[in-house]
Amino acid sequence: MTLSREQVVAGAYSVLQEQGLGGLSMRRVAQHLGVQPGALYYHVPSKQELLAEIASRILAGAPGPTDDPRRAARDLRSALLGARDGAEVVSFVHAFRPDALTTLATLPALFGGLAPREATWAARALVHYVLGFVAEEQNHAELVRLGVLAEDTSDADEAFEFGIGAITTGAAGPR
Amino acid sequence: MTLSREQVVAGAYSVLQEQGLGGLSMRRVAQHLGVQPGALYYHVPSKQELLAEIASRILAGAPGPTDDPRRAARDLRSALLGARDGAEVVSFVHAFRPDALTTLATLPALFGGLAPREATWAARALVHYVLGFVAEEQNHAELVRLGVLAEDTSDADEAFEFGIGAITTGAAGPR
DNA sequence: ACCTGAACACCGTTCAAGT
DNA sequence: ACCTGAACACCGTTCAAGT
Repeated sequence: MTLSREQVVAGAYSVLQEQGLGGLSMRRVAQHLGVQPGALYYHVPSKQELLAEIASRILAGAPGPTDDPRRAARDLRSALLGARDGAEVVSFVHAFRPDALTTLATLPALFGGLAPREATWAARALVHYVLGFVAEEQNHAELVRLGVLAEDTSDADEAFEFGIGAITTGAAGPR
Repeated sequence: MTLSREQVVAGAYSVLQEQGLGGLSMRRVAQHLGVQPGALYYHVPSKQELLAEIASRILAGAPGPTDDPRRAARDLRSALLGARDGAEVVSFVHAFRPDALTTLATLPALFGGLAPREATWAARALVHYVLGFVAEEQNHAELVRLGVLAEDTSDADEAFEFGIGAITTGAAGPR
């Protein structure tokens, strides 16, 4: 029953759920797996690579098959909300290794009415918005959980919808 | 010539320019000032607080006086580009202490044609876009600087303009 | 009041040595 | 091949003791 890469990733994922991104250290993953920290490096080259693996799992299957950018944005949001600090993890990986997030590369194709470079700009705007929105959303939820912020019945869904509506129609229409 | 809060912030700012956010540690700031790490805590309560101070300096005077959301977005971008890793620093502070960035709180007023809550949604979309866009822009520049990415003559200005155009007109018009 | 010295409780990563 | 033990070079923060 020797360790595998799968188990390391799974262990890291569950530490993420329990402790959040701030509590996700290689040493804690090792502890969670009952192994010494050095052992992880036999299966994974670095913490960054491990996070990239986790990020692509968070986004696995999102967006689903669709040709509607709004639906794609909603899929992305649900996927991010599915993991603790999901948006923060994906943003981090998106920053230093954008190519690891293959699922995001498909977005420009959804802006069929636009010239190619405009379609990539529209997709980037949408991704920045979704990542920023959900990061703020999850961060806020965390602060509420810690009691440092009051529970506010924010219209998160409505606010999110407003933003993707603005970006998608604004990108398509005249500016 | 005893140390002051100003000097600590200034020291941190210049470490930021020289080393980037990843190299900005309390110990390095202390070293830069020729002092022991513990001395900093007499003038600043924590690293987070220090970063908040830096972030508000990065945004100082941005956006300038204007009633055009597009112009405000451009001002924000220039201000962020004015400091190494500026977008990353401001994003970080925006996440855990949004109230420290008073300048961003004025943005909803620029969407005069909208109902109040829609104006705040529009402002949030714009901020997420600007922060995400510039963070990617600066990160990319950094990777080029390190030689890990090829120098690409990207139409950054044009791409940025496309995004703010989409968001502002999309927010104003029918969705 | 302000700073030093030294510690506490952590990090990511490497690598000889064991099995 | 896979893991341990132990180290290296770091962190942020605290706090007695000095001046």
